[in-house]
Amino acid sequence: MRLSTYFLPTLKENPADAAMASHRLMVRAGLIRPLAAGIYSWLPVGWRVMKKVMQIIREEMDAIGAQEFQLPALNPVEIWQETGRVEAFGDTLFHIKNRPLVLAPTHEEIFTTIAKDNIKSYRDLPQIWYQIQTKFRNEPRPRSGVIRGRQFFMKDSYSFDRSFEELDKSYGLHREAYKKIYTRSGLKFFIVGASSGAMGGTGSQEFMVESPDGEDTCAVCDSCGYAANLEVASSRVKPVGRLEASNPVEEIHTPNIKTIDQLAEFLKISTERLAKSLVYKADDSAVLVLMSGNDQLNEAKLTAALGKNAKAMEPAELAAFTGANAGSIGPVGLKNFRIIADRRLEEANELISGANKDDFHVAHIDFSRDVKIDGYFDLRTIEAGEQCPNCGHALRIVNAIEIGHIFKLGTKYSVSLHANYLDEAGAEKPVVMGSYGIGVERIIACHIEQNHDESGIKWGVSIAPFDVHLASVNMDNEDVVAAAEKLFTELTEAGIEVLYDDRRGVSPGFKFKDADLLGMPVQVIVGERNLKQGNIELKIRRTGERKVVPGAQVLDEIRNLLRN
RNA sequence: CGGGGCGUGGCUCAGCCCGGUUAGAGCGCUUGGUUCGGGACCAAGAGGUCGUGGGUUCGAAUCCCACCGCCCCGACCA
Repeated sequence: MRLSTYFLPTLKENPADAAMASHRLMVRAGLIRPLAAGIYSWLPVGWRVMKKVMQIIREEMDAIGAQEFQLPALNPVEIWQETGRVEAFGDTLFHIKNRPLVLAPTHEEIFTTIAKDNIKSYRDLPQIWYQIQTKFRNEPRPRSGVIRGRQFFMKDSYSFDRSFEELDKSYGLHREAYKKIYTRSGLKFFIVGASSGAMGGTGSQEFMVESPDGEDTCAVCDSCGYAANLEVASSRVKPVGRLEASNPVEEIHTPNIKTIDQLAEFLKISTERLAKSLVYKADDSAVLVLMSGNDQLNEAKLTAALGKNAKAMEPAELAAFTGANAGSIGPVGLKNFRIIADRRLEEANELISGANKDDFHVAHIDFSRDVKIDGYFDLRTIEAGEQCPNCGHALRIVNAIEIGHIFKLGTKYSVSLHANYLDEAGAEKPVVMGSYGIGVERIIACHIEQNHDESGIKWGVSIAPFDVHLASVNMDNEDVVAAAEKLFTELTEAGIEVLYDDRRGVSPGFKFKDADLLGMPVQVIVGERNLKQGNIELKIRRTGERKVVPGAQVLDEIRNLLRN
């Protein structure tokens, strides 16, 4: 490709509204242009990268026997109503104004409908279907460039199996395929156990790229490899347990005590035996959540425990429900609440909690004697430095960007959409499903996050828009032009993708800066200086290393560099 | 949706607080010339409803109100 005629607008200055390096560089290097919040146009050089990533995904999906579809982005809203996901997605789902249609944010419903209509027998199973489609989500707050957009490409695949055992197999195939996809895309990534959310399902894992700008938080053990999204991460924390003394409950006056720390200070005891009360609302029912001391409630865990989303109750509502303000709520004598507690508090005694009237607490509470707990769940948010649940090593907590999610769905969609098959015995059974997603843009953004410097992008060969950036230093020098043209032809004929900077009237420094910004793996610099000796200069973008080689060896040398 | 910031040629920004010639700079763009190994130089040019609407005023980029857009933090993120 000749740069003189290629549409590749580069920017010298950073765009004002880009915070992350990948975002800045994608705009500066002419990959994308913003159109509206969370909506981007892909320019030719960016689209080349996108197509390469998609090709890697296709090859690895095809390799596990997956079959590519292309499904509509416009979906009848009825299908989404059947699975209850119009409500589940809420405002995130885009609705078409003048037809009862929605813009699909994902495609479980449509694939399942096709399965329902066409998969009748155990002989039709298993199947793995996928597509690479534009998804639409009305994100409340798009951010980080293409990492969270309102329109984005997702590779989504779905497995259909006869049993949960076979689902495990399909799930495993995806897990291995994903590892290959990310590895081939040149990413350093890790896999974490993840939340299945309120939608059910029997297990899921996320593929993560560590980044300070990541929206997810994960616990990582550097010793045994344990890694989990904070939504599900656990650690070895001591249960609060039982003390020998078991006094009857007693109301104590605690004037103007609002926080756990104040209470601990006032009573001269550790925070651990203070059962902190948090009041939530799930649908229209009230839930009291008890945590030990300053343990932080993890709302994702709460959602998993309740099986539905819960919201912290507003102070006014709280007072109406309980007659006391936050800070004075407690489980003893509390009516009309479902009461659940964190595992650390299981069967504990000698606890102190709110008395449901301001300025009073109740002491000597025994959870197995004085309170009816509807269940103990792991509800606390773990903290950095706590012990790994597997090996006891100190856990690290890192931010990460989610680049893929694999999910054992089970029968949720097949049951609600009646996707059944007849087994060998003639019994009708729901198909067992899995769903698996990859954010295509995120692969590109993360690749840049992991491969850039002050000057620009440092593409890995596998997804670089071009293999070689060929720059003719001076287009007014006939020998230089002739040598560059010859190289352009030779390299192209050798099947190497070349971006050839043949622009006239552009100074050498300008060309070099552009080459570094654009970041092709190998730069080939044809200039008078080296050409006098019949030499060509090669620069490896990743390392900055320069080699001056005889013209006759250039092709071999480049081939060699691209192989590594 | 809550909190904060911003909106001025294509890009990055100054001017606004304290209203008053013709609204500026750098980069980019056009033309001519000189350059030619790390974002060259000289000269001459083109290009702006100062986000939109309303208000205050003799007079508004500047003050006031509303709205729209964009970014950041939070909430949210099957």
